[in-house]
Amino acid sequence: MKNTEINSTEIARLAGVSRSTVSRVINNYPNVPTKTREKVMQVIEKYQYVPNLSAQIMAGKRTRTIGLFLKSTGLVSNDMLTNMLITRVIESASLRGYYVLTHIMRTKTDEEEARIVKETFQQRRIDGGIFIGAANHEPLIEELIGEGYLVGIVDQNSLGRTESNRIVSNFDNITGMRLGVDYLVSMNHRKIAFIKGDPLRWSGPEKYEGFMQAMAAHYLPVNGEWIIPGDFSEEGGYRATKEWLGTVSELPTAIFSVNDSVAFGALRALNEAGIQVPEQISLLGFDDHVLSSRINPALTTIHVDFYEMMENLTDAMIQSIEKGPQQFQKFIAKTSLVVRDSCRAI
Amino acid sequence: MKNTEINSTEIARLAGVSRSTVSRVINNYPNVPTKTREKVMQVIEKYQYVPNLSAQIMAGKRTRTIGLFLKSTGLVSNDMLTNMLITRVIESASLRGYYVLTHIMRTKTDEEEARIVKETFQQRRIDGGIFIGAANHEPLIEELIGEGYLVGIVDQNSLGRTESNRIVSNFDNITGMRLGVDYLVSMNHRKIAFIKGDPLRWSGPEKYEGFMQAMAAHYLPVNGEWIIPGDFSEEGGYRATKEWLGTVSELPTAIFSVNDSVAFGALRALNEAGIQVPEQISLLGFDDHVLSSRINPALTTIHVDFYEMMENLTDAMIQSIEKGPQQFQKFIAKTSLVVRDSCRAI
DNA sequence: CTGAAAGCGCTTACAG
DNA sequence: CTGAAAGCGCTTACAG
Repeated sequence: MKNTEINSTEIARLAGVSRSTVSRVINNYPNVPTKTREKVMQVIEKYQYVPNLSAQIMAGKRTRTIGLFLKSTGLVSNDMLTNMLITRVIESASLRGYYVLTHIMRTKTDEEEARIVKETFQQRRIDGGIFIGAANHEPLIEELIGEGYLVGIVDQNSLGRTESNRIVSNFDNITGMRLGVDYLVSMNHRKIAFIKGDPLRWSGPEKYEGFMQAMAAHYLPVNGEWIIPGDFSEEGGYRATKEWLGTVSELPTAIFSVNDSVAFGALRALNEAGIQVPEQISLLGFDDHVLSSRINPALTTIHVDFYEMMENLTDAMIQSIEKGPQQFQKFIAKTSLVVRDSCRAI
Repeated sequence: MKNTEINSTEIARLAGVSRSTVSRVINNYPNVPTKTREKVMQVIEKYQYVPNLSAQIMAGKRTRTIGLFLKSTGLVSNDMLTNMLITRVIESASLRGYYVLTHIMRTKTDEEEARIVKETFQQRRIDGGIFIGAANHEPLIEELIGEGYLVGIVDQNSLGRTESNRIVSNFDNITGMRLGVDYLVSMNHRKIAFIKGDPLRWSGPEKYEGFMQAMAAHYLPVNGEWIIPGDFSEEGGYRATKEWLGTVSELPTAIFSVNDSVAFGALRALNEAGIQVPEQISLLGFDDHVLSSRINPALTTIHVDFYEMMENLTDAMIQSIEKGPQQFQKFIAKTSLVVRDSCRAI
């Protein structure tokens, strides 16, 4: 790359002022007379001068950059939902003139990854960082918050942790589960199975909790045989369902899946076992994945406003960066029922 | 954010050496005796010292950061294919210890956007930049290359432009179009329509060229009525097809669509007009979009190895950054036919 | 092998 | 209102 950009000394010389004044103009200080300001601006524009960011940072300015850290075991680029979340953050930030520095935590050992992430904060590359896919109360994140860095997290239980540099953005799992169970019950289902999610991620246990509450609200028994352990992946949903089908003594009339990816896997396992959805069993998802309307049968599911969720988080982070630490902030994105073709009344 | 990180002066003091020596250790200079190196490393590790990146950049180091610039009119987060390309770059870069600074060019006027992008280079935030979705020979990009910045571009005709700081990654449109036409011809189609793409993007005209060549190779006439103008979007494909259906005097037996998104739109328009695919007309796409295997009928298409395409580009860029300007580099990702259910023999 | 010093390009109290 | 100067935290010739 070239190395011959013009600097503030040169601008100062050309405008016949000091570097101090150039800096005051650049940073929009009030105590510069219009005439001086215009004189300097003309030179700046003529030479298309742009201050060196590193020098500005060294002198104490912000980076106008947000870090985005993805925790993922598999190939992230294959995961449409995560791709969308990433792009959504970038889009929100770009709209506000912020850059996003993205890093995928997948290459190294946990310890080394943690070091790399911490470095990004320590090197002052970023004004704050957003984490997607992290475990609930992940030690690295708690450490960063403890050290005063500004951190945004998705899908975390924040009970009792209300530091001003912690921003949490969740979705309403309890209401979502309630909507789903209510809907199934309204279709006369009472025998309802639940495929659980990753127990380490907050929405895993919370959705389970929501399911239990909703079932209790309808005075419906929960059959232990119908609580299926799982993770959040399509492959996991397939394996869990296949194994479960081999052992279960009586089938439920409906399955509520912790998310849509798992439901896709479950659907495949059910199809392979010759069980028709929704004729023989109803299947309900959670997320409203982009594929859910496209598969056959189109998946009835709980829509999550991920768009709003990431927007809120990114916005709040930028606010905190620009206005200094605010109060602790927590957002809860809405969930709603989307009826398609995978459930039927019995 | 906190402001109390340890610096090299402090490390030097604690290790009983000068800052010069600390720097030599950090940068792995050979002329440091093992004993001194170890002594310094111990202090560095004990205090988890990480050099300030901005200071390093000011002193002439690289940023280990790649810029990623997206040109898009609509909401990028809704475009699954673009999301995948973005994440793919981030993933490749993360694997090599590089960060990716992403910016979406959508918010402002063209002029202002160009300024913001140029700033990113000028501020030395990045060691090089990758552009996705840019027009062929976009002036901003040519300007950046002219000024010596390292630029990677997707889908560009590089004829006669072989600067060492230009890296191009395309896919093989000519072969892809040839494969598609060959396939249709092998199914006895001779009346073949083509929906064209965005004329400003290189793959638009190149695919058209490939189509004409392939038709000529089979001595097939090209009916002007069956060349349909379009862009690269689903909505565009829908509108173009709908309009075309209203005016065309004789239907072809097959439609080759410039990409899969356009084919999805075309399929919708055909369905609405009561024309069955593939019974009444065959439909062939290009890209192998994630949705193509999921729609009904599953779309027969030309698979493009986007994964390889972005990987090559990102890799070559990192090579150029680390080893200095190489020769001009150009990559061409493979294309191959994927047979599904949207074409039939006649 | 190693330290003192210059230099990178800004910002911002400080003094006038 | 504005300039001279200190300071941010590194790296790297230079001299020894």
